[in-house]
Amino acid sequence: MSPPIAEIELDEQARRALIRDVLERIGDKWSVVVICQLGDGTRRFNELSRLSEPITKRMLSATLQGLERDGLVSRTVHATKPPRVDYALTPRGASLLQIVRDLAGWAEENAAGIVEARASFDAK
Amino acid sequence: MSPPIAEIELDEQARRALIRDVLERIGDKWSVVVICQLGDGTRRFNELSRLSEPITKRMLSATLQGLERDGLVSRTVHATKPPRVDYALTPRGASLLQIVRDLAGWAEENAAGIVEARASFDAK
DNA sequence: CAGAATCCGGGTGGATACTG
DNA sequence: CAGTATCCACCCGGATTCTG
Repeated sequence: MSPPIAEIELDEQARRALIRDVLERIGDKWSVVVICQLGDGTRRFNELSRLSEPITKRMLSATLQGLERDGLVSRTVHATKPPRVDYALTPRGASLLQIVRDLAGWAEENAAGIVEARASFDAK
Repeated sequence: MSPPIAEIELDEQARRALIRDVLERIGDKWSVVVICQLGDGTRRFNELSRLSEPITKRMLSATLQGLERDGLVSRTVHATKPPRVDYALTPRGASLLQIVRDLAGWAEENAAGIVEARASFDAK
């Protein structure tokens, strides 16, 4: 017995809602940049701050917390003086790295064409 | 002669700004869903509307216009009665399809783990 | 060094109603 | 069928200031 149409569609919607929910994390303004930077290895807070310019500390902090909450990034505090905090990709974060790099690569390759397409579209 | 540091960093920032600018289109709420649907072939407006539930017509229209502006989707109007409009991926849109599918696949595979990670993170 | 707290303007996107 | 128009609540993200 197959479930009624309505039920299938509800499941489909719930599934897509979940996917969109997950993708919204990497859809925000800075996650892709930070993930790419961490793809090269462990980094400290101010190091990431410089590498990800012109991000602000507030947004870097928020981005890292979001990524940590989703289990994509690990945060390690060293009780030294001055304090030192290391960020790195978790295995799950690393599993996303290649896709994110592909995305960034695609964006770079197509940037010029897209800028041109926008200009031509806006001309009408 | 290599350019001064400041100049290199400005170029790097400009390059990243461009990439982020391009990625913001697919970072919005509905583009990934719509691109995935169009990945299966040409679709009409109301067809996309149903397939992408619970999107509203307003957001579907806005999403399609954004994708068309960037040259990722083509729009073809048939002067029939009632009117009929076909949407399809352009070659550039198709070049993005595999990455978007990878992204959606990753999101689906990791959704459960991420929900769990969030719950455990929020417990603190 | 590594953040947190506060303020706030602009834009995203939902609901609803209307149109050719 | 394929949209547009209007209104508006929400929240993202920048600037600034403060802290252990």
